[in-house]
Amino acid sequence: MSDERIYINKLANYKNEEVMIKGWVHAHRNQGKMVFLDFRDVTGAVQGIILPGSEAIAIGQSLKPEYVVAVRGKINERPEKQKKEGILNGDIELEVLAIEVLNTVEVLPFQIDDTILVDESLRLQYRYLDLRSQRMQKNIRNRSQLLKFVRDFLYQEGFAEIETPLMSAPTPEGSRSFVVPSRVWPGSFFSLPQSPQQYKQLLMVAGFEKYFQFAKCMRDEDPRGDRQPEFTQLDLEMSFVSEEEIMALNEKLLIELVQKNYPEKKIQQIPFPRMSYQEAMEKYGNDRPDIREDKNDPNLLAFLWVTDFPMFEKVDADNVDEASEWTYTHNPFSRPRDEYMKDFMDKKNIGEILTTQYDITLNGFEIGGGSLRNHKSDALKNTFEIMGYDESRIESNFGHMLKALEFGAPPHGGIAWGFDRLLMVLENEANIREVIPFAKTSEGKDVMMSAPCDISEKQKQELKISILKDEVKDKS
RNA sequence: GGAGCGGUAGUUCAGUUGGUUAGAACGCCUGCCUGUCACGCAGGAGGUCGCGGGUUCGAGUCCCGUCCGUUCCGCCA
Repeated sequence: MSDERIYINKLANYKNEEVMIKGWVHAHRNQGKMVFLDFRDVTGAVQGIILPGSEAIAIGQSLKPEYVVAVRGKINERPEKQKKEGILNGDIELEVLAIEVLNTVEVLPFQIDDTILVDESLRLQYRYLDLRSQRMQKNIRNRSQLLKFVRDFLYQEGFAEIETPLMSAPTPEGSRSFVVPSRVWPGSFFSLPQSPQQYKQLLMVAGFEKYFQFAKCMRDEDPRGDRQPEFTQLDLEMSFVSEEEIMALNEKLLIELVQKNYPEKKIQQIPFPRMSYQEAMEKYGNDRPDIREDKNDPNLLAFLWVTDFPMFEKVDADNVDEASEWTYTHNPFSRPRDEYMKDFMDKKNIGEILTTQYDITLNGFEIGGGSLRNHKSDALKNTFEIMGYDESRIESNFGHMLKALEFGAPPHGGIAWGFDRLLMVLENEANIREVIPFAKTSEGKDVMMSAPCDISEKQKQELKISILKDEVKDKS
């Protein structure tokens, strides 16, 4: 026989032959004179049997779950009474001839079966074990499959996948950003992106016309069950398009994604229904209504477009820092709907102006949102003026964008999906951490790597950073 | 920043009105077991009751503080 390793899901092709498998001990049933061992690799599991009198009996008895082994054995048909229908290798078993232990196991911090029941900080601390569980394997593999599906679809549609920087300048708008101190420029900081918004618009100015990216985004806000400080967006942007064209493309992608990858699921309504922001707020009290007809059906998916958002809203009275009574509702780069463009430019009836913003919701979760953008410099500048920014603030914060729009920027628009959140709903998980390989806790910590953490004095000196000791949390 | 819930064996949990030596299941260790498949059976080891302080003759249990986890609000182009 050869020493070539055979994957467990291919063993049925080797009946009455000797093979070598490699993987983990999944279960161990010691009968005394004979031993049953379930072996598992990335492709599946198979039952091994060590027959009475076998030379492998002693080592077989000493194995424990999660030992890593290389096993030589012969593939036999199972005795008729022992055959199991409908499961991989249910009709065969591996007659173990020799076992090499490649690694052993200490007492595990938890058993690798229903890890959903285990305390979550333990699961996150030993994520590499948690990920061995069947449920997490399924979630992360399906995640991988969806990444590929979306990529294939968008490449087919003529999109270019383009990466944008993680180290950039802070956007003074929107969510709080994580910052990275610069060593070369002490006292200066990079900012991690809350979204690639500006870069993707600049790619439209650059003439790429159809861009997408699976973009890591970071927001320094308190996490929630459906929110992590670091997450993945499917970010896309297109030039020379209407709202309808962007929505149609995304709708097609979502429908195919569900039908090809989750055939057991049913989409409640195709084409996806639409609802105005006003109707959503009046009927459901929020802007991401759950319109499922049967909320107990785990396979029912109710997509809904929410549109007709107001472009501006009044600033909270207690937010004394604001220069104006108005702020944008979603995105300062959004373009108003055509029929409001005149009022917008005239700064009239500001509260009445509706934007081109469209959100896609699923079963009560906002899984994406986008808009057409103001592609003319004076229009974008007008947004900041309505928000009460003075000339120098506009210039210093957004001068580069206003400038870019002066050099032949095409009309453009796009959307970004909360990829993790979409996956959470598709996998029927109650929590976004269940679909993120290495998630952070609800206090935003990585308990496996112990991050964030202190850095060395040398590093602080290089960065010219000193810590205000009184402000540091006592972690004793 | 605020509110709720939780923290007891490796894990998941129980623990009565504050009262003797803190229990169960799974896991772990030892032994037995020739068709098991969540194998079974018998025995055993394993505890800073998150941490600190207080009340009390006596605290897992009551009080204060703190740390950690989680959910929600605030926050989240």
